[in-house]
Amino acid sequence: MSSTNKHRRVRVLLPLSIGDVYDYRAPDSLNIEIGHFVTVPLGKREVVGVVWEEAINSVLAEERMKDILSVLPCAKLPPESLKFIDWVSQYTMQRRGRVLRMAMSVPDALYPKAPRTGYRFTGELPEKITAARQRVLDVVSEGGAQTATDLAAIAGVSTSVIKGLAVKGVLETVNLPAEAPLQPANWQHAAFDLSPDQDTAATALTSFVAEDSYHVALLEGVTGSGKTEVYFEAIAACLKEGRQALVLLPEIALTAQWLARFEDRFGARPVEWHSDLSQSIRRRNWRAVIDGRADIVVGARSALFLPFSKLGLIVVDEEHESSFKQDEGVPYNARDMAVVRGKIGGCPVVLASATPSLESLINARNGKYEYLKLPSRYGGATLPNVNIVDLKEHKLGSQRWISDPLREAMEETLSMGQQVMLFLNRRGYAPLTLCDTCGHRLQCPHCSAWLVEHRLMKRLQCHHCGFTSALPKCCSECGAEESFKACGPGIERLVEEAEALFPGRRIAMMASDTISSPRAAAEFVAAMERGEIEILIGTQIVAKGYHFANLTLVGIVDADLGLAGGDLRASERTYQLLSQVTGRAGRESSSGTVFLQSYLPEHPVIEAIARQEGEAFFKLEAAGRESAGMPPYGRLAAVILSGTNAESVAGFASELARQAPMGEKITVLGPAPAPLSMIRGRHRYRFLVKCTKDIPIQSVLGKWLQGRKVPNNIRLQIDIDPYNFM
DNA sequence: AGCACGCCGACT
DNA sequence: GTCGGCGTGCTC
Repeated sequence: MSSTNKHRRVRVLLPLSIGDVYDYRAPDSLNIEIGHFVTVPLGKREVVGVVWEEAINSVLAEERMKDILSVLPCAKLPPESLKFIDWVSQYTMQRRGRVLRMAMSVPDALYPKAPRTGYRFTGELPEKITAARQRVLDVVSEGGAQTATDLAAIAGVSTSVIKGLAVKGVLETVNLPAEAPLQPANWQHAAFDLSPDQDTAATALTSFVAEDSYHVALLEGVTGSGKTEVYFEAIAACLKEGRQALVLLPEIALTAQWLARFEDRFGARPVEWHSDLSQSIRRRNWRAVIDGRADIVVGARSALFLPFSKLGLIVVDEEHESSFKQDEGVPYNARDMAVVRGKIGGCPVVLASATPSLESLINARNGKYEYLKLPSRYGGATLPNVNIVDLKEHKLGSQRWISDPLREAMEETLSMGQQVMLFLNRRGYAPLTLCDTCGHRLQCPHCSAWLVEHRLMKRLQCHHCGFTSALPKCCSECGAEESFKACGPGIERLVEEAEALFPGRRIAMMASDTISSPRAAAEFVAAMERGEIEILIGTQIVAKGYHFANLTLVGIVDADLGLAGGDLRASERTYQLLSQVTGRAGRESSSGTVFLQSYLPEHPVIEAIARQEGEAFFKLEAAGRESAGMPPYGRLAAVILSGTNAESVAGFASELARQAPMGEKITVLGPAPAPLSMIRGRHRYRFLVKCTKDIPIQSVLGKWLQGRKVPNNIRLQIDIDPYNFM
């Protein structure tokens, strides 16, 4: 600090995609501290930011400096959060403001809560009862007071109906408590009985929690081995210590089944964090986290950026799931960043999976992570028998996708009153539609991808940009009418085939786009449990985490589907997915059977699934990655250029290529048009940068791209540790 | 990110 | 004449 009597200056980070921190004067009257949420003038606007650090050696001229306007009435962003944001920003090479934005996703939460008025039934009935009024009465007659917005949403009416009823004296206004109280979880509520294996693993985890220091443990256990119960004990230990616990789940795995199990153990619901929370719940939960009132948070990857002040444990369940990698906005991998967050917070991290990622397995085996393995199925159920159907031998009929052996097995299973699941990881009716007269293929106008026919919705759909259109009557190229022909199977088409083969059987279809909400998913699961579905046909959504006691046969319609394409993790992902699907068969007492249809029965992935022996596959995959210098043995980053003008993107790409870094330890592949060379009307070129583990890839990219002017009609995106190679 | 400034085309 | 399209540049 200089000796002259200057005002204190601090650096404020704004949740905007601008350069970096800005210096502001901190008036003495405001008692400003690092981490405070403050309002500052920015140009003609007033924006909210976070006091990031003291502005030592501030060089900005006094007359350009502005004063911080106010400190918001909210707890400070904890120092761990500041460190974490800095780290993520550096690692992902994204501006700090953009990373901060992820931690400030509920701007309203920073302001005092506006007093809420609730509406309550007075007992008096209105003179006229309309249908809308009746729905409101149904809701209010059994519930307590609620806000007009909530009430209107539940009753399916507009708020004017509520206000109208209030004027007529049917509803009265009351003051609602400022914040709906959270139910605290109770670590002693109802501990599960653990098997000796579970108990050993749980003891290891609870001791890490008690030590309150950074550790990473890989908790591996086949489907049904009881991983969840094991990490619940670690959460219980964390609660006992008075610290906060965070469980990250892939969005799709946060099911009613999971929540019910949680409630059984802890006697309360956890604080949830995911994309379809209402604004008010979001606000409440964010506030509960920063105030330290939220003890256990369960959420999707974005929950990692919540402002925990006393985090004592992070669990990443289904850690192998590639959906932990965010591709848009700030590209980050929540599983990897969870480990970083654990290190910064000095707390243990548990990575759980039935089929761990290669990265985690290698870290566990070389001792970097603690390796906890649950060997057997819980409750004595046996692993299913896996039969490979070699499709070169058992030829499929034309426009048929269910082979004879699979059909026979289905008949047998159904006749015994048991359930069947067919798995095909392809939504819609058919992946490709073409004109039978001229061969023209229906393509998305904005992407280099085929349009997928969704017969149920009577629409064509692009699975990359969401474009949809009606099915054209005639071919746009040759004009032929009624000439379109579907090529290949999607689950809708498989349903058609199953209906033809098994008339009268109750068949249901489940895909991410046919399940509108968690509630719809729960109803589906209940119908399955009640035996109202005999044949369940689904995409990967059915592979995850559901337990169906009477499901004894699983048919994998196209096991080779994920193996095509040059994706680094294609084999690994296919192994994990097929292994999960296989695990759906024969849970509890009866043993299950799997039929796996493949044209590549000798492929290592297919063999590993058939023998239920991952070890050989793991070794082969690891050796392949190592010799290619690929992750986790090397580092990888993608540089993606995109723009609406194809030539200018290509031109800039080749200009960049001329100055690409070179060296023994660095390889730059590209530029190549991305496999999906056009998405949403933008043409894309990709570079792939690979380097050895000992050099930080960020510095390689920095030297290459720093200070280089990107033409303003071109966007340059950096993706460190890419998972998506499209 | 958002907002102003600025320079071109088609409306009252 | 002006309204409004969105390229460009700046914010402590």
